[in-house]
Amino acid sequence: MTGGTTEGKTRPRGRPRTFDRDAALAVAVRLFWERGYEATSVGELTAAMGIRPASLYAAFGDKKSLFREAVEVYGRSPVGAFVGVALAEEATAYGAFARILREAARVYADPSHPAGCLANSAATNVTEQDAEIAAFLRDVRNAGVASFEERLRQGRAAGELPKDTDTAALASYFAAVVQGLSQRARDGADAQELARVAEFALAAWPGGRD
Amino acid sequence: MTGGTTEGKTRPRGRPRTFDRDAALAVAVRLFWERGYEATSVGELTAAMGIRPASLYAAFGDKKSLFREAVEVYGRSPVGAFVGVALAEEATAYGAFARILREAARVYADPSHPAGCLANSAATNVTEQDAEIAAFLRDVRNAGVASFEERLRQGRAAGELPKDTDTAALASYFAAVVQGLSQRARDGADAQELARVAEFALAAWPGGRD
DNA sequence: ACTCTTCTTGAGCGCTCGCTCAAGAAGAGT
DNA sequence: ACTCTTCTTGAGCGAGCGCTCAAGAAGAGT
Repeated sequence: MTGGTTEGKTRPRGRPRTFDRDAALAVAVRLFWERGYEATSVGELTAAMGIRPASLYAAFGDKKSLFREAVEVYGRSPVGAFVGVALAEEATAYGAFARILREAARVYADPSHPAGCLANSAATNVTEQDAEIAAFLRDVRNAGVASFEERLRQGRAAGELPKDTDTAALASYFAAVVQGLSQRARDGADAQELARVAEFALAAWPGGRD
Repeated sequence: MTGGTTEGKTRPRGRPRTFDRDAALAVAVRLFWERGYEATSVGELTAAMGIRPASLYAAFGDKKSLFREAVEVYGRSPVGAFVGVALAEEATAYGAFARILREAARVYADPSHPAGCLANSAATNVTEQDAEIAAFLRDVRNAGVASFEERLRQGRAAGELPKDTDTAALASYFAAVVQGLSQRARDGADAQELARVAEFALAAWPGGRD
């Protein structure tokens, strides 16, 4: 509410901003998360932020830059970061993916924010002129698949998976399940249903539960 | 190429249409499949169909009606109907879902048409004024989940699944996997990768492969 | 031949889109 | 007090959106 969080040191010269940039960005995250990039207009954004278009453009550049910042903020938030945290914190590969699926089930269906994952659903339908936005999120998703595979290869090297496990395909499988959980959440599935889906998905773990 | 396919009996009165309605509809299916509902403009549609806007509106009503017709056509095409066909034709529940996943892997990554499933990806991002279109496709998807569950309950009754199997959750699981396959295909995964994903997904079948 | 019906053509409607600009306001620096 | 810088305000730009209308064209019915 008070004071911008970007007060690194001294206040920059010129007239100070009259709105909270981070709060406005959080509003943008919400709207983009809910409807997606193109379906959220600058008019809706400025109305929800309580500012005029020129202020938005002065603070964020243009709509694409605002979206990219929104994706970054989302990725640093708990709901956007839980995958990376689980991959880093869990001792075993199975433990990591079990946690990812179970947390995805809970987080994607959490009614306190839009359903599903912003990175999965915010730029599915775009016109040609915003193809770079779609490509940006696709790269984010495919980077997630790559991080899955990296963790699975580590687990295989540690003897947690059969030596002949196709880690690339298994990573793609878990990515598909996570994206499917996001889609099901957006279609109305609740946390309980998704939690049970997660348990079915984990039953596919090669060589039985580790 | 020649002759409208809608020639039920006598030609209707008035000046005959100069373009092939079904061919134009097939073009619309392609565009909506590729980019989605709102990201495909009437201008792009008419340009690709080779007709003027007034002809499109005379033949199809409005953009929403055209989209709904396109979804119907897609649903009757092999790539849109394979799920229902597999559910009806396969003798066992496991056989049905194995076929569904394997065909989804092949069909969603088939480079001869847009990747993934139109029903999964064509109305993810819509403005408020097209909320009914998003709801329409969501209903289509959830009806698919219901048909999955119906088939699983049949299988459970036939002793193909443990008596305590949570068929609703298992149906949601397979739906999530199918939707995940669609998403992965749109992100560039090829048929070989998706086929391996399908095999991992099938390993989750309760009580082992039937 | 004439009418009736429907489609095609070309122009263009009202609206919203992302975005910008000139003028004024509010702080810091001197 | 004055300047310098930056933000806010209000108006509005050009472009594209979905869609429509009047006029003419092309067939069937009589």
